Amino acid sequence: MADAEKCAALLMETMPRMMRGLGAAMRHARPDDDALTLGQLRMLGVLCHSPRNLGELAALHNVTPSSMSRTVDVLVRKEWVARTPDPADRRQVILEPTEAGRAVHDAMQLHTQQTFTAMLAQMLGQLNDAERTQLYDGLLILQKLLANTSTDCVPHSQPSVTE
Amino acid sequence: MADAEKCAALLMETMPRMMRGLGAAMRHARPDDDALTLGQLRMLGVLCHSPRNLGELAALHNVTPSSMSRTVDVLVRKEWVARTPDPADRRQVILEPTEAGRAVHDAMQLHTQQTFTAMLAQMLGQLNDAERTQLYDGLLILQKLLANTSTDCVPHSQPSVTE
DNA sequence: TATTGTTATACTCTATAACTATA
DNA sequence: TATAGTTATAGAGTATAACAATA
Repeated sequence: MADAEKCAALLMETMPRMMRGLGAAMRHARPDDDALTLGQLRMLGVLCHSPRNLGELAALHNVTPSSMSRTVDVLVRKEWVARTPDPADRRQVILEPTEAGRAVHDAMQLHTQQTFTAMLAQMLGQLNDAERTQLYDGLLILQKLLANTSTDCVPHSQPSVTE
Repeated sequence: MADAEKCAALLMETMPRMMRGLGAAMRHARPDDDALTLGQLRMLGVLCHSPRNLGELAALHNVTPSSMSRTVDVLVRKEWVARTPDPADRRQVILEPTEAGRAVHDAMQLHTQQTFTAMLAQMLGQLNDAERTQLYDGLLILQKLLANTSTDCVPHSQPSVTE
């Protein structure tokens, strides 16, 4: 029987492996010029959706401001995100994508979706109809769960790409 | 009705969201004394179940042998895992938990399981038995899929993770 | 004094490439 | 030559603690 404990263990095993596979597929199919980690792409996506200050971004990602400052550093160094002091409260820093940042985000997002879709199609093609339906039905439950739970910290309109 | 396209779309929606929740939970579930990370605990658990050589362990975790060698280093340095050459093929190294390793694993397993399942229980507790079984069965398919395709979708020479 | 963010330091986990030892 | 594994090097991402600037 599938008790909560077994279910949790299976979630912990399958999800990280699936994401590692996706990360690998994306990484090796993209041009080096636009080298972006999945995490960086996600941060860029959040900021493209709406500019934020650092504290908000850290809270969204559920990490310390210190960690987020470091992560943002990379994007700023690549000139994809601009740090500007908030005129209303100069302790705060407004984080906003540059034009180049938006262009990279849009291009990479399309590329990533195509890569993911291709990989998933290859994998799912190995399943027969019954297996695919079984997987689908299980994912429907997961989808329902996620809808009721606040594990997601990215607006739903943002295509999700993550760590 | 669950064709591959629908299934892929559902995977792409649910997995990254799930991973964000799991990632945050795992980061904050780290014990205070920092004696053992969850990743290390998982490796120790795999080896307690059955000794492996490094290549098997790396393939199981879907990372490069190089990365796994580094990860195992930490456990060996703490004397929780022993590296011994395989008598049958001395290029290979058999990884096996020490007595201390087994003791630490058992003790930590309880603590971590309690902490982590408490977090997942909040989610999974919203499901009834039928739904939980449905999710579990779907994840079984995913697990099987990952076992069959890990070397196909990610070339062994080039797995990568960016988390 | 409290808040916001950065920097210093250190750790885990990852990758690629070069290397050693064995088959 | 080919395979199994390690080491060298690098980078992302994380944390705590000390710090500066602003409110």
